[in-house]
Amino acid sequence: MKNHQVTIIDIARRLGISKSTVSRALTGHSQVNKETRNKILELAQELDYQRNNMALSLARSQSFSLGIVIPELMSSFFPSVISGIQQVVSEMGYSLLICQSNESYRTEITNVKSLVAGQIDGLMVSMSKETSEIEHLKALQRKGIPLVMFNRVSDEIESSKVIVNDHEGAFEAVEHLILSGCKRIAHLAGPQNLIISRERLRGYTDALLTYDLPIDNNLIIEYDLSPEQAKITTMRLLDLPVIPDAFFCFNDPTAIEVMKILWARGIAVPEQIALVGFSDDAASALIELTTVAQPVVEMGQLTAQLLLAQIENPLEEYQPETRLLRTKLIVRKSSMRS
Amino acid sequence: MKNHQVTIIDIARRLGISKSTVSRALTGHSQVNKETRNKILELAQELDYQRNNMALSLARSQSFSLGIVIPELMSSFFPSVISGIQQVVSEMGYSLLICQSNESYRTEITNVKSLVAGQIDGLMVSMSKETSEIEHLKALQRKGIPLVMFNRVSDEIESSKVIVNDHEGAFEAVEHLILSGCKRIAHLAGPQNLIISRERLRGYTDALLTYDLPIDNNLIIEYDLSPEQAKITTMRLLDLPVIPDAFFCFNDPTAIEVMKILWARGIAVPEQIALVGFSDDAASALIELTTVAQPVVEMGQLTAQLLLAQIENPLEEYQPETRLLRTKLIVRKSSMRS
DNA sequence: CTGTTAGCGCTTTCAT
DNA sequence: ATGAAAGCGCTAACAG
Repeated sequence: MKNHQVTIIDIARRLGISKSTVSRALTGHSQVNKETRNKILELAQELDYQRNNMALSLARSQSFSLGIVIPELMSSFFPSVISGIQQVVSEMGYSLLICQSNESYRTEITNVKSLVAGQIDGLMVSMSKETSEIEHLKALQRKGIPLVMFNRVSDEIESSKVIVNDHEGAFEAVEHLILSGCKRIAHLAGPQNLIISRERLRGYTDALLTYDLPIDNNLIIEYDLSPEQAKITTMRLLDLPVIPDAFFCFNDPTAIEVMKILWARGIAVPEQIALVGFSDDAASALIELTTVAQPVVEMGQLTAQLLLAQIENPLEEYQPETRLLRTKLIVRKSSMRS
Repeated sequence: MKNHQVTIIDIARRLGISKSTVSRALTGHSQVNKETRNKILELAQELDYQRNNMALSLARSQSFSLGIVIPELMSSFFPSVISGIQQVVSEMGYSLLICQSNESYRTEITNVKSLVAGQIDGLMVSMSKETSEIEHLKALQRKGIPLVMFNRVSDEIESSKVIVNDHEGAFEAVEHLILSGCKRIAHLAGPQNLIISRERLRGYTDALLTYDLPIDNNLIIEYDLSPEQAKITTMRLLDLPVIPDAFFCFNDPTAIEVMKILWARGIAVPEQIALVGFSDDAASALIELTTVAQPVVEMGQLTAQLLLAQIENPLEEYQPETRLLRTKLIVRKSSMRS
């Protein structure tokens, strides 16, 4: 008559059988007599039995929870990726521990540590803008914890990765600007420790090269993704002897900062300066910003799938694989020079 | 020589003492000989001992994880609240399981169930727009799981709650419009099953009454928070014989939808129609939307604190308390009529 | 097909 | 101050 949760022992006693049988019936082990199985299932239902996951975890030394470390939750990019992840993860009976690094390397390390302490079965990460050392991720792998990187990945580690074709996306964006008649296209480049930043830069330069446009290093500025730096950098570009006629920005939040400054200065977009961002954040449609859309939900799903595959498949030597998704240019007013 | 995690047994054996003592030393039970304690702590350090939380959980029947159910992650409101929650929660050694109801009552119920199955020690919830029955939350409490509601709360349940003074916030917003010269102020009201919607509506009507303005029911339309309905509702208001000269919207996403339509129709904001939202979403500053800001991070912190207080204090009869935070009107261009 | 027996790693009385 | 022992609830060989 305890008020306690009902356990398999309770239902075993009531039925005069052993708890092993109950366990087997409840977990669907085929080798159980149909009748007893039914009796067990019925009683379980009747008693509103709920299996105790902590016990399960301990017994199997599996926590059934996964971790994810992302830079931030403020733009719509990561929330969308997370939606995709949640879908597949919860379907498989896992839960998700979400940590924000707030773009800080230190915090990222702390996050990973606390997730490991929390006994996660696997981790998904998109690196902070400051991250270049990835010892903390290697340590993770040494402990045998499966890892999948996505979006912002490192090439100094062997793990599955899910990324988009940043080079192609950037190329198409810049190509579009060129075909719209832009000749002096500036690029606000992301931190060059991130592959994603380098690839987008490479897409930019390749597009210029392809169309025989000069690569002017004054027009390429790497910055740290902070709104303050975005502002300073933009000012610098606007104060150039010959002003750029287009900005291709590392991401949408950056493009939005640029847009604000152009508005403030009364510079017409796209007539005087055309503008293109990257990622198609929720706010971008609002201000008619041309951007390179990424298949965010799909990216999340894929990331989760790769991680789960690795978790449920530790026996055979797991082969890390890299999935490359395609981007899609979304042309809006900010680059429509008719 | 196992490759296994090092356990308290390992370190007990090495030191020739019992695991109980080790456990006590490691958890900081005062009654342990200083010398042995130090030896234990040192060895633990040396061996890089990490306590197994699953075992801890099982032994104490506490999972040290908390759940949160929110309508969505897309606007910046909930991410900010979550940041506040994360701070205090992780500091206390708990982890956070985040679920989105996607504004669906069914999903909300599913979320709660799966969190309960996940053995959470407590739950924080902001209801979906569809929720009016809260049997699922009462069931939670019957199971003895502490609950704190925030933002969108219900008055049909006894629990701690963290809300802002929606009435005051709405009143000030509408008062501001009135003082700016608006006379026909429309209100796009939220679903009236939510207290938050009713309070904002009440703030609106009270402001009108205070300034001797008529309350015109044609200007008050309840809608379901979907972009489609926002559009339809706005159209209806714009097709009125006498057009409104201001819109006070239930929240910022709504105001943004309205703004888009006004832009499309070539209606000048704020000259022809002034616009005010609620919550100060990230996108609002961008489009110069006047809005009522909420102390989001603080709301998160408070919510987490109340929950933890209840969890760590189950002995004495816990008294639910409601915290009322203050809003702040942020005037931007969308309502600046000279 | 089913029961028995060991754990999983830690906490917690109860003795000593 | 420390040890012995009994769980927490479930899984998983190993016998029958």
